[in-house]
Amino acid sequence: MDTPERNQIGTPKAKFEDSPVFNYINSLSPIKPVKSVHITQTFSSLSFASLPSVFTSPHVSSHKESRFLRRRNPSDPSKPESSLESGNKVSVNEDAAEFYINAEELHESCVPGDSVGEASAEPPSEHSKFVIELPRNLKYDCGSPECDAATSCGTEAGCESEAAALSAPLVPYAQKTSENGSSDGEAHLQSICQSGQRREGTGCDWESLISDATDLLIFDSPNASEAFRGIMQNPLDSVTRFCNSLMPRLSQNDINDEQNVLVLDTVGSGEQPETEDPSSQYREASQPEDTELMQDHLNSRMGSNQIEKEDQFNCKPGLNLHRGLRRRCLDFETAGARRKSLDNVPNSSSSMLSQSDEKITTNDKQLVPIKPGGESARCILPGIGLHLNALATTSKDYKTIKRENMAYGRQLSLPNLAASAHSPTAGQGPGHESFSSASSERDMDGTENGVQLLQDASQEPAFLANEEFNQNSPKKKRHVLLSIYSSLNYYVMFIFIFMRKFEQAGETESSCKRCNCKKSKCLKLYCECFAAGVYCIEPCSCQECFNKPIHEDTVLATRKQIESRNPLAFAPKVIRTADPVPEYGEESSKTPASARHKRGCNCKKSSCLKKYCECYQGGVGCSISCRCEGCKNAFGRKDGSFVGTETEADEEETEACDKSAAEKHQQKNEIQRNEEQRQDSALPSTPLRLSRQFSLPFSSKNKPPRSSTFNIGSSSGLYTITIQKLGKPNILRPESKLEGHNQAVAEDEMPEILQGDGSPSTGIKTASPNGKRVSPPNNEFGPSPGRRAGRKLILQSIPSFPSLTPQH
DNA sequence: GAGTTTGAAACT
DNA sequence: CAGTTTCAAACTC
Repeated sequence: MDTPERNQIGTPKAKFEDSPVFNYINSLSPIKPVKSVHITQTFSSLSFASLPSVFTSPHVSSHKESRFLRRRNPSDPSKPESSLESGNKVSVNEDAAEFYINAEELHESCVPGDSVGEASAEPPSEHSKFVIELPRNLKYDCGSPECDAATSCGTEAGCESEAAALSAPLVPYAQKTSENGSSDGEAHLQSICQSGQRREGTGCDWESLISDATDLLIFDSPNASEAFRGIMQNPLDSVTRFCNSLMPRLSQNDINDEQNVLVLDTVGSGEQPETEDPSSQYREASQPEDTELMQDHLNSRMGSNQIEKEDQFNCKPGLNLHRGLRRRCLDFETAGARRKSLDNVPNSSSSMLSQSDEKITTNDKQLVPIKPGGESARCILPGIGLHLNALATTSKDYKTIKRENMAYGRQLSLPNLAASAHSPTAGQGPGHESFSSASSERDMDGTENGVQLLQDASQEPAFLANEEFNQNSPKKKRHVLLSIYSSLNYYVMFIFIFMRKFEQAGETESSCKRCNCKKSKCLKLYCECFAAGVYCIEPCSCQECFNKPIHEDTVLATRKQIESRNPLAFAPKVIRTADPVPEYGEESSKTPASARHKRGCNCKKSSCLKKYCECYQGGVGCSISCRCEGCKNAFGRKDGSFVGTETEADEEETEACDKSAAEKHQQKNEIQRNEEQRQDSALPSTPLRLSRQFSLPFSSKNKPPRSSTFNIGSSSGLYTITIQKLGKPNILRPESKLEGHNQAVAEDEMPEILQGDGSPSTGIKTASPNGKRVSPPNNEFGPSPGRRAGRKLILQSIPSFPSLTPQH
């Protein structure tokens, strides 16, 4: 699948692969960049000129106008003040835009000299300012502590620059809250700048500040606190670490488009104050992709109403590519969880959450039927959802899963976001307690998504602006430190952007399935779409297709039926493992066996050299499991000693003649099985939610286009996030909350291992509901670790069917 | 694009 | 569980 978009994605991506941020992303993202190009470019040197190419993809079409571009310059008199007047929180985009823009202005205001020239040297668009902003902040972060010592704060510009960077997050509020014009905001900012100078003039007590920050900013874990301390002391290098402490939770949200919507809508009235910018020059202008990325990222965090608005804006249904062309997958658990969330959310916030949730649902539904929008786009943004089939994992993934698990555990321990944090008055409450509360919650929970951070970043100053700055007050320190903290949102956001893009890049590699079913109604495993866990979409040429959201009930029922027959029916056919599957017997394949077909093929005539062969199709070699005849599988023959010429009869004859060998073989298998069981019990079990969160280790590049490779990812995260929002305590058994037949499936078919607490001691046994052997008999040599994982995962997915709502 | 081949899925 | 049928993808022309 050497599509142009992949090429586009792959090459520039590598430019920052060596950066800490990338490394971090790498560690987080379920998408494993497989094409690594060695380009040693640090994050600080990351030029956004490269970003467009990095993320250039058809779905990031020109129709996606930049929200930033749409933003007017704050100084633009035509800019509506609706964001203030409405009393609602402005959209993240607006905040973000102002955030960056005003940071620039702040810089100018604080540094009347050179910086102005820098900023005004060219009439950049706002997003280009943003482009500038990141390095600046990085510079600030990099230099501040040490630089202070070096320069003794003698360089005014340096200090002011720092102050500007520090104050950047404060500016938006300053502007918004100053009804008397920009003077107040400037004064406010200048005071911050001055305070910054004074701070440095008084000895640049960074250590003390950092210490205070560590104390004031209530981190949810010692790690986060430590990381924050580190980031202040060695910012650039520590950004990753700090984000590391924050990101897992963020990523869970961010991975999900749908869930992201929750955030802003929970606050506002639902009507975004943003008014359509009649001037379209921004849109028409060629936009750097970074802006699109930002927009994409932020849009994903916006309320659905904004998305709808954007749809109107585009006036091109189906071109809302970043969401609309998502191929609806059978990630039913998300819908169920979402629906469930409506019931469980407590009063105060439930209305908001529910509102947003419903918006999400509605929006999602609206977008489900994928209408003409370009096939490529469809492929670019296929189902960002849990393909129920894609449930294998590898031991390699344990790290990630473990990490996520820990993060999640922290989340669960966190208090719910208090309503005050979201309440319109929260941002304006002058009280110190209020501030502390808000900040605390932000620290503890605010990272639940970047929007919240951004939002808060723009709101925190609200407190500050209403307070008199006391130079000696701890509040000032807190303000500064919170500003610093807020500036970290930059990094978080960028990380999210990268993650999203990588995620999308991964999705492009698969999920573009199309069937041609005529008689099966796409409700049998004959249908590739159905088998892959995705709905049929337009490219399909199926007839009488029932595999569509409108027939969700039927689909689920059928699926359930099939799974009742074979719980692994929807599991990936090819299980890849990080570690080579142990070969059993000297005669086994000589080829690397990092993956095996779940059940083995049964080819008779194709010699496993054509895609008729599922092994070959899956890009894996045949194994003992296969019953193929005359195997010549290029990826690895079933039996190296029988390559090609022998027929199965020959093999059987040989085996019959070598009975002792067979017995030996069996013994080996037994030993191996036991060994694997021991290993498995030593490994952390994979909780349900985790299994849904991380994509398979499948590297789609190895797979033929039609193979059943699936991406987990976004929606899976949604599932988890929904649980978070609901505060469901038992993340391991979310299925218990499901209703109706889905629950029946869960309890009836959930293997013991999955119904338990997921403790490692549950072992590797995979039992079918009937107690029958789930795996085909050919697994006599025992499952590989990856296969075991796959079993667990697929079975865990069984109960995830939510109650359905007919799609329209 | 139509027809054939193939092997998995489904059925008995 | 084995044999048969059905089915749709893969393949060929």
